Amino acid sequence: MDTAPGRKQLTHDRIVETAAGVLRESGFWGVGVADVMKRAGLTHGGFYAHFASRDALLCEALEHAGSDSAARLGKSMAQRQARGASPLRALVEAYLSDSHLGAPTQGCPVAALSSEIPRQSAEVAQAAAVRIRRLVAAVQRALPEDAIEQAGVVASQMVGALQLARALGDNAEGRALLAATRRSLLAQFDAAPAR
Amino acid sequence: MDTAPGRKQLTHDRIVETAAGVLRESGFWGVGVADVMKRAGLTHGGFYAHFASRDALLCEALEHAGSDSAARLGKSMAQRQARGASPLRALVEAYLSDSHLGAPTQGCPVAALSSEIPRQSAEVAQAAAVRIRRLVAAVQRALPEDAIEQAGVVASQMVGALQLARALGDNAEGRALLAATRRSLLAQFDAAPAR
DNA sequence: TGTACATCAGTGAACGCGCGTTCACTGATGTAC
DNA sequence: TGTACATCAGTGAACGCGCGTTCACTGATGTAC
Repeated sequence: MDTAPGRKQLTHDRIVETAAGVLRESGFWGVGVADVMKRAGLTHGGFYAHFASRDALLCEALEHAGSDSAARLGKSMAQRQARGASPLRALVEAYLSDSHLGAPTQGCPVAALSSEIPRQSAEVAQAAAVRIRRLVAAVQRALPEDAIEQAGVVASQMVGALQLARALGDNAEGRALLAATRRSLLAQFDAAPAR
Repeated sequence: MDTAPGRKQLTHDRIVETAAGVLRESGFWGVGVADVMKRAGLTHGGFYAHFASRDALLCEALEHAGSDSAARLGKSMAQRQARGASPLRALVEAYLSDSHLGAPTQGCPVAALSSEIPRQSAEVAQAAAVRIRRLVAAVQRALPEDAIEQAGVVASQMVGALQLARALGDNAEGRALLAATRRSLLAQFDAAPAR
């Protein structure tokens, strides 16, 4: 037990990773069994040897997308903190960055998907709710102690701004909304508004 | 010219109204030509006598949903202002109300759809961008004069909160997020925090 | 070390179904005389 | 006022297509002796 992953597990992981990208790029309805298998270099027939159903794939893809995005965000935050930014500033500047705006495929699945969540099966909606709670927890860790009860509000502000910016297009209009949101959050919650 | 609507126009309006409800309930992918026609009491064959394509219907449905929602919001705000609420308080309490949380079909299409917008055709995405700008304009009208440049930020805060609350479910968790967001927005922008 | 065989990951054809769109048509409405 | 005809909103069958899912199979891997 607990040994190196076998060939099947490696294939499984590759399918999930592929699906996690397609999911954020194209939404829940954009994830097709045949399409994902093809992108993973397989034929669609083998799918049900790996997953009980398409919904089961969506759940695993959500988890993978969430931890992938959290890892990238953490890296980006660490770099900013190393340059002297507060945890909150690091979070706000990383999450509401122009590069996150332009790269939904590698970004936060909550921002990429949230308006579709209530329309998914209970199974998938629950997996998505877990990702939302994780995002709120990450915000909580970055907020000053006297503001941690505002984590849900700050998370929804960031998600809403990124979504509307994407809906308006990856252009000046969208980027201006992100910039204004960064300023607003830092003015509200950043202890030391440097620069 | 400019006379009472004929029979065809009435049918057209009925299809659009039906689609506007289905759109907010089930998302862009949930709007099926045959399904909408059936709900409107027609057969699907007649569809293309009314619309050039499914996308054309989506555009008209977005417009209708937007003005329908704006009218309801305006009514709800007027009632609250009549009871002494400031314009901003009226907006925040109406938009982030539990009844808006539970009734997406009659609510704001931006909140119901925003994460799906970047995946729509250019035609549909543009119609959606118009609805977003209208929402921002409505927020602008409700904000104190010294804060109108924050309208986009406030709009995305409201949209994000409503969406995450819906994604978490129409339960205590979701309602708590709405309540916290109302408090935060009023604390930030309401000149006279009454009650 | 070499052969025989069981395991099992992945293949590809097939299923029933619903989609957006087209089109020849019906039957009611309304105008012409 | 009454008949003949043109207009046109809506019908319903049909199209090609892609979906999620199933299943009999192939062929490579790895164990038994």
